[in-house]
Amino acid sequence: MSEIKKKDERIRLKDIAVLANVSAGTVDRVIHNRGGVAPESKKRIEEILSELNFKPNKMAQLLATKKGYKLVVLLPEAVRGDYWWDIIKGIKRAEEEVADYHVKTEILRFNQYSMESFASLAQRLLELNPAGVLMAPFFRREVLRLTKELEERSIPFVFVDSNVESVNSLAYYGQQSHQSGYVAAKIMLTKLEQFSTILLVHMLRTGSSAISSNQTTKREEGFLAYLEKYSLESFYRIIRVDLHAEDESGNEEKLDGVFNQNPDIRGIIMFNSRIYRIADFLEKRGIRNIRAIGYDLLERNVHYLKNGMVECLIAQRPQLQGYYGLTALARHLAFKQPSKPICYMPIDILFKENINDYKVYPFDVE
Amino acid sequence: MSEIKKKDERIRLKDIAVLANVSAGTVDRVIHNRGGVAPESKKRIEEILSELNFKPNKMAQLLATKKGYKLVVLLPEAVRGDYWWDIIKGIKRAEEEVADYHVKTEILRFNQYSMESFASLAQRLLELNPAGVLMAPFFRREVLRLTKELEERSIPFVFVDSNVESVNSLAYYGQQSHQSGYVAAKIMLTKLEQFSTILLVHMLRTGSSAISSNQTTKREEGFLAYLEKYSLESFYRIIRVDLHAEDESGNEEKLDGVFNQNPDIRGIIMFNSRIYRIADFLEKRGIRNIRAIGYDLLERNVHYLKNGMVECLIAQRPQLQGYYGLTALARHLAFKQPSKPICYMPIDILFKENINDYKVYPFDVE
DNA sequence: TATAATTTTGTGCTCGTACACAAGTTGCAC
DNA sequence: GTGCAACTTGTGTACGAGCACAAAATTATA
Repeated sequence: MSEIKKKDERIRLKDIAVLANVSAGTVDRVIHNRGGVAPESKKRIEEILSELNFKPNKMAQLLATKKGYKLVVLLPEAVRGDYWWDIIKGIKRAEEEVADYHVKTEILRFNQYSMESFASLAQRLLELNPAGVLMAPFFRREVLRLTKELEERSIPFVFVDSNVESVNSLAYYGQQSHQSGYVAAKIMLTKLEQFSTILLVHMLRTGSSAISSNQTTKREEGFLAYLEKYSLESFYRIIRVDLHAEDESGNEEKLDGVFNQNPDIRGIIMFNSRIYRIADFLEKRGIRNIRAIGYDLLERNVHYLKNGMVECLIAQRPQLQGYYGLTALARHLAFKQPSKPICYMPIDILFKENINDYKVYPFDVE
Repeated sequence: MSEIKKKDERIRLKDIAVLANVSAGTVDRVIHNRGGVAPESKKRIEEILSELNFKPNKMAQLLATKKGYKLVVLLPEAVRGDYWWDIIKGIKRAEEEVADYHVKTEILRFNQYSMESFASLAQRLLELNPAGVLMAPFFRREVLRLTKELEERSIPFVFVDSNVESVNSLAYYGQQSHQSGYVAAKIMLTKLEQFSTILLVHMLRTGSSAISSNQTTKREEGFLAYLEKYSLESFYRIIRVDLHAEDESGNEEKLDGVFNQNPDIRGIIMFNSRIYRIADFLEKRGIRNIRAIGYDLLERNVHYLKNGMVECLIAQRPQLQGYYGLTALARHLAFKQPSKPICYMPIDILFKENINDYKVYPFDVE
């Protein structure tokens, strides 16, 4: 004679078992997708589970569970305040939360401009024989090689930042690059006097020009798509300039040249996170009648947003990518819980006026 | 023959017991200062305890302990899709998470236009003798009376939505109303042709005109502050109209009148969440050359944002207010963890172009 | 139809702590 | 020496879920 839960007590696994006319063991098997349950039992139990919105008692879970998982994260090297730094921030946060589930994390950082670096860390990763992998997929060929091996070993993996669709990842958490370019265009153009010139700034790396990032390309496409959509191409003149990441003085010269030849530039946009470089330049030259738009809340970008040199920054919550990427893995491993395969981040629009208390919860509080 | 902990395993109460040559029960008595232990045993145990720096396993503690906390939430009545609804969504989410800590929640909903309603529920709240309180402080006098009593009983309380600074609350999670009005103005004015008219729409309740909400007042102040800051007062004509929440046809008449007398209206803003009412009207009349800006992501507002009748919506993550408010209380009670006393929500700017994957994590995913 | 193979389900112990209750010890009065 | 109270200590079960293993039910095979 087992009693079902008393009034307003929390539902336990045992209660589910009683209601479904099975034992606790069976319910547990269903919850963890551990197999060996008759289809009809499974269905019945699942119905009750979802109907009662059963949430296992975390304390009991943690106390009872013994096995641990080692996850490995493969990301570009990060420096304080940049985009990857924020992703790692999210990962750290997730780490704290899943530490209770005996999940441990190791982060490998590669040089994002060196394929060799990526490849050798991929090798190292495999040697660590992780239970799951979180990675930013750079260098397509290497990524394919790595994921092939992971699939063979049945090691689940998650992508952040950008996606590789042809591969069977557990999940992808990332940006909507095209759409964010579209948003940037909207902001740029509602602001701009007609028949002026807009400068698109590209930033190349010597020796790796091939890898003009997927993200930035898509953002630019989105930007242009907006112009086309609203048939604005004839009202604005779009020009481009290619800068080189390593060549500061060369860049200045180039920009000087561009500005001399195009005195009617009123808007500047960069599709990567380096708009602060442009702001540096503008500030140096004392140019203040130009609206600059950029991406990502690097500290230096935020600085220029606050002081007005940059008009608008667009951000896509990198912290969440790391956070949700890691928790997705942990949930998959520890609880066999499914994840949404693709999850896009919101596109945040930041002006001087709303940057101040901008925080990405729960990463920037407490 | 009991074995003491294996290598690098965490020390358990039981290990202490073995080392002190007593049973677990006795150690437990010492730890909880529950008395009935021989002085020398006590001393010996305490020494071992501090020497090994014993920390009881939180999980096991929470699992074993029976005592729980009852929290009471005092909020205005909410209807699906409105602002308070989202706050409650966050509270529900937090509720699930803290249920493991034996924290229970009861929500009391008052009529936000009736002081009597607030007062009587405040009374009811006190009768429930909660361990902590989360509330939206309406009706200053009543709030002060309530919080005074709570302070006397040492019951911690948290404010959401708006703050009452003169009172010693555990924390406040809420909006930056003034600043969000400022942001609204920025968006309105960068968009607008000069020397046109901007219509500020107020929505009154019959019988409660006195309580024009604190939030909306501050938003309007922020809006006007922006104009002043950039000396734009002379470039735009600001007019106002007062509508009545209950009088739909009367409102239409009024609006018709306003539009007839002011054919140069190019911008409309409402400082509460009812901009959809204006959008209803504009759509009905087929007026499409006006930029409307409003607050909060009510379903109906989002609808009009997507179809272009509303240009921009400003949101302040009400879910987070509820979520963090409740977890702050729970953490304070169950773990004695401190909270930041004041925590402002980010001001989110939503256009048609970035509304689509806008989600407030972790409320809208999984 | 009996028996083996397989699928499905139930049982019981575990995790580390709390706490009620039982049991043991001591001292003192008679 | 017995009885009894006060003090001290030990024991057992509960908490809720995980998981290995036992047991039962079903299906396949001879």
